[in-house]
Amino acid sequence: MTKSRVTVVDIAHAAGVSKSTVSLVLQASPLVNEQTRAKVNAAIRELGYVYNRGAANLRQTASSKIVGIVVNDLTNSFFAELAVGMDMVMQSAGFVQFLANTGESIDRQREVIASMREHGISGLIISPARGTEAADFKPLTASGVPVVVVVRNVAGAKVSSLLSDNRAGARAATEHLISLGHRRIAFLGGFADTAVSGERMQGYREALSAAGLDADASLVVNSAPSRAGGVAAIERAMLISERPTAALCFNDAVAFGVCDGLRARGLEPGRDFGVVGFDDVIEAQTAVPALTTVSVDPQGMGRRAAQMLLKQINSGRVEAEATIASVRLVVRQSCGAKTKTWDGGKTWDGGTSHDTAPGDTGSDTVGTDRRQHDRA
Amino acid sequence: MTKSRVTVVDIAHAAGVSKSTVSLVLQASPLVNEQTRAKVNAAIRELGYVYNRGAANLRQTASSKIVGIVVNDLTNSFFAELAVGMDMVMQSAGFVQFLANTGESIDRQREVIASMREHGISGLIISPARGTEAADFKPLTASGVPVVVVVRNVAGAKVSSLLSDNRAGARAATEHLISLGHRRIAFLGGFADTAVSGERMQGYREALSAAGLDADASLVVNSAPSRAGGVAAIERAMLISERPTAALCFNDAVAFGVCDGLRARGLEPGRDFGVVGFDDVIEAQTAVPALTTVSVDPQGMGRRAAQMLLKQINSGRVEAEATIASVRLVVRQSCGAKTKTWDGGKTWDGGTSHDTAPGDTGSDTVGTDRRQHDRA
DNA sequence: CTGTTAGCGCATTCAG
DNA sequence: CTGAATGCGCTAACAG
Repeated sequence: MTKSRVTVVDIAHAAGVSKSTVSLVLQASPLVNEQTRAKVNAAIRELGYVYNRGAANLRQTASSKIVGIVVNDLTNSFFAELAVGMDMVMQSAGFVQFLANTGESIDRQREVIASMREHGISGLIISPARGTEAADFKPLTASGVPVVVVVRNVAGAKVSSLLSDNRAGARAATEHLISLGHRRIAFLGGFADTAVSGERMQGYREALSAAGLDADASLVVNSAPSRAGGVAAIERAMLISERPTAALCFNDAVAFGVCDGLRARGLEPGRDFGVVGFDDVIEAQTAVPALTTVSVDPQGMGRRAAQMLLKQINSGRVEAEATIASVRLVVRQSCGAKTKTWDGGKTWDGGTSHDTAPGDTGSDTVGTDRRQHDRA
Repeated sequence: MTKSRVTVVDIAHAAGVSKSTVSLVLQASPLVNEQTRAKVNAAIRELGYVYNRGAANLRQTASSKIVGIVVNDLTNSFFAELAVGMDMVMQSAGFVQFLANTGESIDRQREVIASMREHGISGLIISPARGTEAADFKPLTASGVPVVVVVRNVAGAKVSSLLSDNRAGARAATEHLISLGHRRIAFLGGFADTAVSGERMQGYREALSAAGLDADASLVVNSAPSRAGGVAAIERAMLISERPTAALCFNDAVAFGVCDGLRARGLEPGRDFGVVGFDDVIEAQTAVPALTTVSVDPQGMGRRAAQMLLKQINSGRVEAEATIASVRLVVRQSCGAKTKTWDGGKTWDGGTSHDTAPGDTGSDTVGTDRRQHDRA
């Protein structure tokens, strides 16, 4: 049953024309007679012809319409949302994407990048595994393949990057807790050795010192950026001699875990203990008034990254521009006191507009979109 | 800077041999002199040569080492886990995967399948969008491309499928709630028109009638299979004249929403109201004793589906075998009474072993793995 | 063991 | 408007 592939010559033969005529029909060229076109199309349908992009891409002028997407942890909803955002714009641009999950393994990452290269991707978006170095992208960029790095910065890499304003977000969130009267605010979850964690911690410390509070090191509790990690972190935090009354969580997974842990002790998050989570994917998943969050809008970020990449692919020019996306502080009623007002609905350039639920949710965009151009 | 691609002839020239010798080296053929091999490899490294799979696949005997993966909602953690499982085995088998998210859009699905076909995928795994018909796979299977359908069955399609035992799982879960003394048990979430929902509902009804309880239609509350949907569902369920005391939730997202809704009314899930969720991804994400769940182990299912596909690709024979994967009922302490014991750690064939947290969690495998062979 | 030759399916001149 | 010729990078026969 394995039919041998039907090719242009087959349908050319069936339609009684030559292969190049068929080729012209395939590209919707106006240079071909209407009748002929109809005959050719009929033959195509009849024989079940499928265009072979592999062959087409072989021609030197062709660009592959394939991009690579590499993600460090698809299990984390944040990155899944990110991938969905990318998928959206890639699909509408007629691209298809290789997606690979590295699970933080730098070896896997190297393998998949190599593999994608062999398959002729014309661009790459990557949320790099921990420990990724600038050299890892060198082969790509050297052969003119644009690369966009998202979420985590890679020092010294001459590639475009799209990061979120972690420092400003953490600072705003911490200030929010302070404004509610909290004085002992913990920072829970994440590992100290990552850049993202470092930036968020910095914003947290800035807010504390600006308010004249001293940053007690014991208030910082590292843990895995997962729900289980959040449980562990809040449990350790509750053992601190002078207990915190609120926490900034590295992650929304951590925030969920913290809520679990609080409830296990009979405390209601938001009412008895202030909780703010980062990396908001909750917003999209639930209408429940829950935690206050610092939303980086992963899906929007994905769309934006994809657009950055497409721009470079289409222009044929690879850039190395770092852009820092602003984040939004989304305050929900459960955190008690205050409701900030929504700033008017900022949307990503070219993206679809982002709905914000009206009513008891308000948000503030914090940080500014800024770009810094590096040149070789 | 856009260097023109370096090809086999270039390195053949540099190494002072012919292209076919280079080709032999690339395939690690033993037919080539050790010295020559070294020279060739040196030239490869030197000139930064990258293998061009597009060209290689052009040869008629070649198989592309590319598979397609189509998912209906990557935003749902269940499907993200599923994709991760597939990714694992595909990567280790040296395949790269096109991943596309359809978001339940059947048009998008058609587009991406067509696109993948043009790119020469040698197999497809798909969790079909609602409304997918057997005819949608016809072009693939007709050209000898194996297809594995997961999660949702597509009636009449001559493809392999891997489904979970929804009926048995729902029945076991319901029986569990009954054994805890519940008499009014609601079925919350999901849409009545989907096959998956229908199967789960059937199991639910079976358990009720086996226990001599009548299946009050008002106890079934449909809603979106999301967290927000769960909130809505429990709110409607609480308006029923004779209130339920427990619920079987279509989804774990729904289950989470139900918990949100219960807490909003001051009820603690598990203690004041029995909650069982389906589609367990929670297990992997948290160590918190939470709901009782019916776990279909999405990641393991993904691995298994990938193995099924690879088998067909490698054997060159496309099959149409339906296999129903058994599910596990995971009972956690918070559901109150009873703790069942773990059956010994069933693992998927060839998969890595699945850790089960010891301690306060027990589980039972329900349903049996069964296969039914369809032949054309 | 190594070199020669001939396509794979398609797009692109260049002539009719 | 259409047909014949050429090459993309690689592999598979077949000779040396």
